[in-house]
Amino acid sequence: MSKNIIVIAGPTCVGKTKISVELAKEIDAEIVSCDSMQIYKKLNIGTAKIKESEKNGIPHYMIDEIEPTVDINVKSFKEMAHQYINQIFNKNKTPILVGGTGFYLNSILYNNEFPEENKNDKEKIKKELDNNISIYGIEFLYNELKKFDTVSYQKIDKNNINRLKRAYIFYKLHNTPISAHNEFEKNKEVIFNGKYIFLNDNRENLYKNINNRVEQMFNDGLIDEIMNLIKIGIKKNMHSMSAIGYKELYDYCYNKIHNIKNDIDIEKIKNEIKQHTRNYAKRQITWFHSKKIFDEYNLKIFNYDYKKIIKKILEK
RNA sequence: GCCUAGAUAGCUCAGUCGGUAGAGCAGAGGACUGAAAAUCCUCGUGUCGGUGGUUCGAUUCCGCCUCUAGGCA
Repeated sequence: MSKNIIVIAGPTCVGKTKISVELAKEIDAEIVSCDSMQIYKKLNIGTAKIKESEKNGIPHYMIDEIEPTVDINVKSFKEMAHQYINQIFNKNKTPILVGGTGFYLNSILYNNEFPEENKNDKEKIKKELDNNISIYGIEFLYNELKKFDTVSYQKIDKNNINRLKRAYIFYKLHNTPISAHNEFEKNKEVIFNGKYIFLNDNRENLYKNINNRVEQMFNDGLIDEIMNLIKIGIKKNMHSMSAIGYKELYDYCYNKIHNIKNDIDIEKIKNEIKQHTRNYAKRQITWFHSKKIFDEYNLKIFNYDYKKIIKKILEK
């Protein structure tokens, strides 16, 4: 059995959803989403999640899979996605992977391994590290890392505390430098045959679409959606609330529920959300540009004609 | 009409005791392997509102003009 897939990647708001459904209809395929936020139930408007009516009967996986109280991560995302992909293969259908979370998508395509980590051990190490940093300063982290992982120490920027901490914790957990692990994973080959499409658009047009979409989200009731999430106990520090649109509006909605006077200007928040979404799209484009397996399709070259794009994807 | 404060990078503003200027944000490019919608790195020449004067030299001091905001009539 030939295991062919099609991947539709690209920045937020470029039109992946629409093209993927049309494509799936054309070849009787099923869709596996690759989006770190659409996997959460109840986060609909702000994540621009596909509506039931838009699915056109095409099965979609990795959407609405987990509660917003549960924090997702690459390892479990990848494992879950692989299960669905195999299920689709078993039906002799083609999986279409659609999404903009490059890191997750990559781990699926290359089957990157993430060794088991005990949550308690991890918490303990993290706590000790933070404690040592508060006593000895950030130099503690630098000096320790330099001792057991010189490569990471040199490669990771000194201001990128998150990544430095992860390198430290990784070594403490596995007794091997993360740089060696990364090097090994980086040299892997893609595990699927298929077509890898990176949908892109002219920057100006993409940004215009993003601004319009954010306006639409507010009209569709984004504020009510977030107020409902807070009412059912979703906390600010949960992973799902780090999504763009949600993190900017959280305090505003919290105040509204508890009748606390809002001195926050809603127009200002709206502009912030537009801004953050544009910045995010930019980072996504950088990610996919650096991945050479993708063929870049600029929508403008196709005159925004989805039929032409699908035809091109299928003929190659 | 008068008084006061402004006018400097796309935006908000700092600064130059006179030797043609710099931050944040935006924008562009990049990194990324268990927070990834996250985290981080690199990139700043602009008639310093216009005009005249003082000066070797003015964006900086002085005069006038234009515009903006606030106040007084």
